[in-house]
Amino acid sequence: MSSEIRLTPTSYIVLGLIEGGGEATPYDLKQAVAASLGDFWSLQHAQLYTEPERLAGAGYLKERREEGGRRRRHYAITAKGREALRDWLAEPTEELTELRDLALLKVFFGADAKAMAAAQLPAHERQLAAYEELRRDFGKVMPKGPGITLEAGIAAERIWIEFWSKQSG
Amino acid sequence: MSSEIRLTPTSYIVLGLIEGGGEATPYDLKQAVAASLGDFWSLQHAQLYTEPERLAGAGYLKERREEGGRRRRHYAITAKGREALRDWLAEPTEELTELRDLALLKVFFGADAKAMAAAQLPAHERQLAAYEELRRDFGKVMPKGPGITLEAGIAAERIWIEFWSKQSG
DNA sequence: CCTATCATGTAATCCGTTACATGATTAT
DNA sequence: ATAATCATGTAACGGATTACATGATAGG
Repeated sequence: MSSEIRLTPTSYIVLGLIEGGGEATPYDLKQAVAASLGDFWSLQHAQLYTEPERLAGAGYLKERREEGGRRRRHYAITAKGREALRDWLAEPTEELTELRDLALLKVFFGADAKAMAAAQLPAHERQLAAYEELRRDFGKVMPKGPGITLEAGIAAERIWIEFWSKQSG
Repeated sequence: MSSEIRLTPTSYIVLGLIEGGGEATPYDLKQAVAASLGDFWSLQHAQLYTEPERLAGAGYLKERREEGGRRRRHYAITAKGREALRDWLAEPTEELTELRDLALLKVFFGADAKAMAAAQLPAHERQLAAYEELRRDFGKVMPKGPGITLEAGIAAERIWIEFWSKQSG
């Protein structure tokens, strides 16, 4: 039983959200993702059904299924899950972000940088505005981790705006 | 025949490299990736065997197999491939980079930002140094697209260094 | 000559995406 | 009531990673 599985970033996202918020259904997770890390690390909703199942199968979560009505699945973290999450969090990583940016890739292969900038600039400006609004509205009450991440997102968006501005000039 | 396939970024990387460099073997592609876009968009070498095959099956490349010896596969781009690449390059994208950064994800869930900074800073500094060396050595002879991409990489690394420096203070 | 490394390739697995589908709830 | 939207789930497919494996070449 409890076939061993590899834990991916998706796994830790699920573990982290459940550890933080307590028992959750896939839909709860979907909401949580949308409300928190969704802009910088997106997930398909189907993953939030299959991943908890996988984790439960391997003993990192335990599943409770509603008796009547919708028979929704509720997942809670186990000791094993908590431990895995803790270990992962304690391990600093040297891994760097890769710049997997479609627009950049196109420019690399010769796409017109000015045209690309025209499409990218407004998109990045919208994203920056969204982040800044988040900070204005919730900055004070935001937990530390998400707050730091938000600052990173803002810094990154500023760079992209500066970069694409240069290309469009 | 020529079953229709979906073209992914990987597909366009292969098409782009072959269009730029002429006929190539998977190993040539591997070398080309390592020498050019490898730091900002990495690929498994196995993909450079399966992806050209996929593309050839759908008519975007044509395969020529050596008769004797190693029977290596050589791929050349077809008119269909050229057209697909051209169309893709001509289409600006609004899609934003996602910040899929493991270190940030860990911080989001509460990892110690200072410890993470200690691991990330040197890694980013190495990467920045590598980019700057590239620019110093090849900046003058680099094609436009890669040159622009390199500037983006440098700008991004600077931001990350600044960001993680703040966290370690 | 032997060994290490480079070069080349295949197979299996699995995660992630896409597509499909239906049950509840709210609004009109 | 009906339509629309929200909520919940499953199935199938495919691309990407991992692991395995062997052929050439160069260095000692």
